[in-house]
Amino acid sequence: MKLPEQSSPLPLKFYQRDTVTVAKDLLGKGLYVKKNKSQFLCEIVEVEAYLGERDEASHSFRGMTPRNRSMFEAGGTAYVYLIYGFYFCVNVATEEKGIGAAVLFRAAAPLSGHKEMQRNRKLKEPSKPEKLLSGPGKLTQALGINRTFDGRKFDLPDFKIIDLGNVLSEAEIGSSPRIGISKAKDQHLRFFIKNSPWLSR
DNA sequence: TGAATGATCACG
DNA sequence: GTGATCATTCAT
Repeated sequence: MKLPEQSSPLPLKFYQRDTVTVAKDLLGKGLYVKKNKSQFLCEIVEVEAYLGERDEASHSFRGMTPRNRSMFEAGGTAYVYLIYGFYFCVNVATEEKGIGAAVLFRAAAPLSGHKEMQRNRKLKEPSKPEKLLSGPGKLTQALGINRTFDGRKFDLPDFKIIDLGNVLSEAEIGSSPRIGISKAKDQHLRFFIKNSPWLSR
């Protein structure tokens, strides 16, 4: 198999489609981050879709602000923000420029760089492997993703999403309301790989 | 269950 | 300027 650092990133066109479609298609894909000498690869297993200004649970609901401007960039742009003063969350903007839609990365399965991920987590006790990337804040912490990644495109040599060759059928994809969200509870916009041991919660 | 911790945004 | 809110996590 081709080394992840040599794999071509998914083209930005991939993200410039319907947000729910992109969210589901991201499951099973590889997120690759290279920082200094550290290389990380993980398989995305859980995401959430945030639909533009018609979605009352989305940061973009009230239009563009300084914080959420990356959401309105063209599909394929990273939107990173600080939550609760502690953790970062990473999204990829979807659809065309001007539409404030994005997909949040919530959980992933580590494929390489476990040791450095563990170190980045800064826990008292080492984390069980299943818990290493099992939440949006954990994922960014382990991979070293911070605000400097905001606005970056997802097709760079050291920051990209690649095809791992996984093919998921619709039956393997589960859905639920989004986590930590009080609004729009009736909409199932969280998507995940059923029975994956790597999910949040 | 609650504490930690800070940016953001709506309001005036 | 102020204050409520927040797409979370860990340890109690």
